[in-house]
Amino acid sequence: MPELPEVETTRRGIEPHIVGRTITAFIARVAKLRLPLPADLSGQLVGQRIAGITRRGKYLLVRCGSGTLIIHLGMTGHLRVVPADAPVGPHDRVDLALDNGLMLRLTDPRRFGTLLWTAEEPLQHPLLASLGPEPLESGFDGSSLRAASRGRRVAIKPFLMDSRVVVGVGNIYASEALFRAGIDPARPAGALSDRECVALVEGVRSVLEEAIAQGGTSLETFLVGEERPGYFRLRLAVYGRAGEPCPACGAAVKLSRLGGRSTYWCSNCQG
DNA sequence: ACTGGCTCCTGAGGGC
DNA sequence: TGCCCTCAGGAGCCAG
Repeated sequence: MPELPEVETTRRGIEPHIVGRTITAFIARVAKLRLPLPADLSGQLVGQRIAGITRRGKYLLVRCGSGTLIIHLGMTGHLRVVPADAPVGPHDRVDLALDNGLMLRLTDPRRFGTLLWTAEEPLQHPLLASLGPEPLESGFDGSSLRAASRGRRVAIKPFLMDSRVVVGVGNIYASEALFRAGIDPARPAGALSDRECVALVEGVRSVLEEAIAQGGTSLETFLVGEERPGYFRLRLAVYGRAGEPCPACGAAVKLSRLGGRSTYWCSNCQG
């Protein structure tokens, strides 16, 4: 489910409901997600006041008084704010009860999500320390992408999805960004010209910004008592549209595999 | 240092 | 209806 826009939309959605609240209970219904849950997470969290929630790549950082809860949603995780007496579904894995009668609930069918606790600076955590630049910040630009890709023979699409290169670009938006930039996803990363690197950065930025502006492409509501948010889904140009006409030229959208992941592209527009 | 492949887990959908 | 296969928006880890 989540790529960067969905994670950011989740952050914005839950922020007003949890910041400033005190954690009154921690309930885990599984012993592990992708990794074992930290030992005594309940002891760490209960009684803590939530000072803020920030994002680094696809990681959410829930800042508490004595440490930080780090949350990654994996492929199928989502976070919502629900009433304290909300019924428990089969994939509801973790609840953080708050002192305002609400709970922050992690639902994750495939359990590919991750929960970590650190008392240190979370950006120094081993899983976060080597992350690349944020795609919407100034550290990600044509020249940095150019420099990172020199000598690399791996295809540009899996390269773009490598979180050491740039964070937050998953399988959907990698295909979409390459389409916007007019670049064949199978091209070796090191073969991109300066101009193509600039175009690809712009493709990544524009598609992520549009997706964030529309509230993510696949988000369910976080708001208590509210049904679905009224956003429009971002129209995806090529992802999931194999065989359909390319929105730019009308040729059939192609489907191939790169790095084991489905890749959608237009062989006419993307050279 | 790179690269490709495997892995965690559950559910949906297609073919027979 | 049931069984088996493939695939699914992530990403850490490990051989070669």
